[in-house]
Amino acid sequence: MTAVSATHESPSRERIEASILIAAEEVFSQHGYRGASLQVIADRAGLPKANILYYMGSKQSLYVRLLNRMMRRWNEVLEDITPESDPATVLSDFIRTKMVLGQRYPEGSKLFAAEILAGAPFLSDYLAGELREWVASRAKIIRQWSVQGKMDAVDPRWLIFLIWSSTQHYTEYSAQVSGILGRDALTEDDLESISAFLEHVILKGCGVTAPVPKPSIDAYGVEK
Amino acid sequence: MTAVSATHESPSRERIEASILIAAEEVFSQHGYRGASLQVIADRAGLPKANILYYMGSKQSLYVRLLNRMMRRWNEVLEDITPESDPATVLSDFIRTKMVLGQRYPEGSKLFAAEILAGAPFLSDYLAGELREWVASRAKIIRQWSVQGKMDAVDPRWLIFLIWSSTQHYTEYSAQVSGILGRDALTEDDLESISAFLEHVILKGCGVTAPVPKPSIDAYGVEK
DNA sequence: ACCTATATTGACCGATCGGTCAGCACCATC
DNA sequence: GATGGTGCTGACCGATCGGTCAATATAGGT
Repeated sequence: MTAVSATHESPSRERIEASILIAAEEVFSQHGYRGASLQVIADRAGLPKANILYYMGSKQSLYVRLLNRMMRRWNEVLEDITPESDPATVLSDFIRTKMVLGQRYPEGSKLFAAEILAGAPFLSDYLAGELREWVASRAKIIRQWSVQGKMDAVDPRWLIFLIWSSTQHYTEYSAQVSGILGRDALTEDDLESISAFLEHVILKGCGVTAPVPKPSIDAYGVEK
Repeated sequence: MTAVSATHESPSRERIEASILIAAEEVFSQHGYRGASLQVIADRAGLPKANILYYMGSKQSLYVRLLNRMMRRWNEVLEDITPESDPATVLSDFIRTKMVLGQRYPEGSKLFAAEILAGAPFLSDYLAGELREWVASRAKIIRQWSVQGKMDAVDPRWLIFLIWSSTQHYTEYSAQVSGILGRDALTEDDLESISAFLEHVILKGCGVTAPVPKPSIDAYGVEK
């Protein structure tokens, strides 16, 4: 290490930690917390097992770190909306942003799904706190849109869940989707086709009428 | 055992096997194949661990048996449709049947989800064979509906995935849903509200116009 | 009462689990 | 070249993993 100070992080350390996080995300997302083993993670990262614990402390702290990183990524794209916003634009952005997020962080999305499947032992506070507040605030605005006649009087909570589930499906069930389509992975054209489909059905299904300026999609960067 | 024959199954044996399957479905669905342990399953079933292996042979054969049982349940409700069928009725039935299935077999649905998350190691043949054929045949009919002007020209595969994902969400992400709603479980009213919402959005979103006779929903029995 | 077949399970197996730790390698400083 | 601090890891720990097996319990047929 350089002589500067104790708190300084050498570039080598950051690189090693990053490779551990990548390997761990793959293994945890496939097999869940209990099903993942440090030995497999270590092998995939090309490091001895003791090295994983040296950098991450414990299996649990490694797992929690991955969860927090994924929630941070999620929060980065939560743009603000107001009752004055155009529902078509907001919902369309929401759908496409979610699709892109799933494609950009497939392992992180699956990690999240496995955590929920296990009963969310590490995320129950987050779900009942931060995330519930987020849903409540958006639901309030969507409800106002309905009152203003900008869209049908649908339950905003079910609408939010619909957008979540229908977009997440293509990353978390990728094994099912590609098995049925007979392809190893979704193409860029598939993603655009799916996004357009969801946009069409959900907006039309909710009676959203306002014109929406066509956004462009980019699998490697969130549009806007 | 009775004197009848070697293939005869005593009622006691059936009862024990059923209790093992119930316990195993709970554990496998929460923690996946690798994360589940026979000891935990045995404890939950109130039996010694060796007894589980006596009845089920191995961890893998127990797991495969659960998967097959779930796929059989799924196949039971796959009704036939034709190009002459009414899209509104068929889609509405499809949505509500899927919702009821998820509520009736929540552990089985989660088991399936965990298997897919793990990359479908035991189900890849089923996905690329039987299920792919099922999707292809339905897609063909839906496409004909579009040609006949009964609905919008949407990609049938994305429509099928939409119905799957949006209905499954409420069983597989029950921990997230109940965490956000601040409730332990969904009520009967919630389920009817969600079904009606999905019916409204998906049918309207696909431009399905024909009148649909209102079906009744019953969480403990599939309607029809 | 005896025999046979099945039901049941405690004890045990080698392998693997998450985690600890002593000790070696390395390197800047004096 | 001796020193001290960090990076690193092979070897090991008790616990638990899936699975085997011998021993015992049970029940029906004769």
